[in-house]
Amino acid sequence: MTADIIPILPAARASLHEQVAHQLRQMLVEGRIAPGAKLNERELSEVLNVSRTPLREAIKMLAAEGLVELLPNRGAIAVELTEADILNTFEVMAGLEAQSGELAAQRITDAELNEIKALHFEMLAAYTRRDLPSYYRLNSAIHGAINAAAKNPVLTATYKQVNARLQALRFRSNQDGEKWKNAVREHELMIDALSARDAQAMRAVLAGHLANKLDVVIEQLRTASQAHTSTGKA
Amino acid sequence: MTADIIPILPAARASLHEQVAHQLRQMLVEGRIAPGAKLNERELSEVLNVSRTPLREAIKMLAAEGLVELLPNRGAIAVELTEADILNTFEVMAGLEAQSGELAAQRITDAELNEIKALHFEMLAAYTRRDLPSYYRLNSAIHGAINAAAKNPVLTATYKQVNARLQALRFRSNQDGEKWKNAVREHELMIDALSARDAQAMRAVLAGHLANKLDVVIEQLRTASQAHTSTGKA
DNA sequence: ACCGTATTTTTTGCATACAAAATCTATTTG
DNA sequence: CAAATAGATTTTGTATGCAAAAAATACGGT
Repeated sequence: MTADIIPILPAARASLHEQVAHQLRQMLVEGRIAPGAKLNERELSEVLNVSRTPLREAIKMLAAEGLVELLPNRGAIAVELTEADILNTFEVMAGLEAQSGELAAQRITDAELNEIKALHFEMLAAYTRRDLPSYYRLNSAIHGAINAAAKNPVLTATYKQVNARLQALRFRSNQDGEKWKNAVREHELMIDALSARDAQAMRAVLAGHLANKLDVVIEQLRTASQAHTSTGKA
Repeated sequence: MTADIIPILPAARASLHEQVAHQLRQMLVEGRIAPGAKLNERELSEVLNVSRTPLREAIKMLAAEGLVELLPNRGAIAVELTEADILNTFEVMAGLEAQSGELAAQRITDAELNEIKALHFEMLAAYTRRDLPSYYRLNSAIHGAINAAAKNPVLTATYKQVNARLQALRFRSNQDGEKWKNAVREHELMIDALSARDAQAMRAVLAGHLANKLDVVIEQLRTASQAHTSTGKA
């Protein structure tokens, strides 16, 4: 009985560089390290209570993931996306989401579809209450579930990696009422397309969905930069 | 005149970990490090004439790129793709290529199109001579040019990263005569679609192209494993 | 007072040193 | 002789130390 042999935790807790990478990712995504900010090794190693060695290994990983940029002999900085970068990244995301949806429509099980429907209703509840945090969480869960239903781990991994770069600029703040309503409507179309196992419809809906998401982000970005210039803060 | 100020080379030659990462990538892609093989740090650091520190940093980057797998407390091994992995990876590649082609059809300039046509003729020459190395090189150049014409650096980077994992199993050996002929025919369809700026046609052609490429690889893989079992080598 | 240059300080990059984990080997025991 | 175990050896993981490059500061000249 292997169960008896395995003591309590074969857990093999993650090595330091893994932990550090995880923490840094969190800090970058949450904006605790601002875009463009320098990652000072001494400083970070003190904050995270590790030596510079595993810290540097973690930074190299984040660089390969596209979350930080390596400047030769000058360390690393948190990536700062230009508007063009954002546009290009969303374009790729749209392609990945569209494919994900297309495959999900072909491969989703009834149980998976059912769970997505349940999540959808929960999301409607959050929308009705204008509970933005819950809405975001459920929205993310739904997209994750669609991805899982596509049953392609490589696609999921690629999706996650590209998406991570956008997380940083996901202002948790207000999205426009009309756009929000529209997003909810698109989610309903998604459920329909999935239920009908209509791969082409799924592709179309998701591609459009991402395009609208881009609109929201670009709009926010422009008003944000407007605010900066008008207050003379930047 | 900045040209006078810049001495000779602002070259800033790559740091050691970058160089090492490059060399390791090469070794992995060329099969000099076999899939599944362990990356012994002492050994590699001696071969590459660097200490373990930059070597380990390079390995962490390759892990983030998906070229090696990190085993906690047991180092790293070259990724070994199962047949399912290959299938999933090709599926993603097909999506990326299809999108790349779709965008290229919308954005390609006459000059870029012309260069691709030229490369295509060179490729036809290589095909006619059954010069496989040249064929591969030109084929790769054409796909790279299409990618460039799509004018989305994020897409290009994502494409490259996913493609890198497949390079290792690109047996330089013979592809079946009929399949090869078919691939050439598909390339002609690509040129037509690009010339007509027909984005949907490009998407369809490239998706199909990749599907056939997958066929070739899977076939080779199966005959290869057949050879192994028959000779009792594995 | 301002610009350019020299000097100090900081920071990055790499190598080495040490600790812990895993692997290998040899020995012992059933 | 096989299996298990204890010890030795190798290998990975982390910390520290040192050199080179970059940044900051101070100085001098115009």
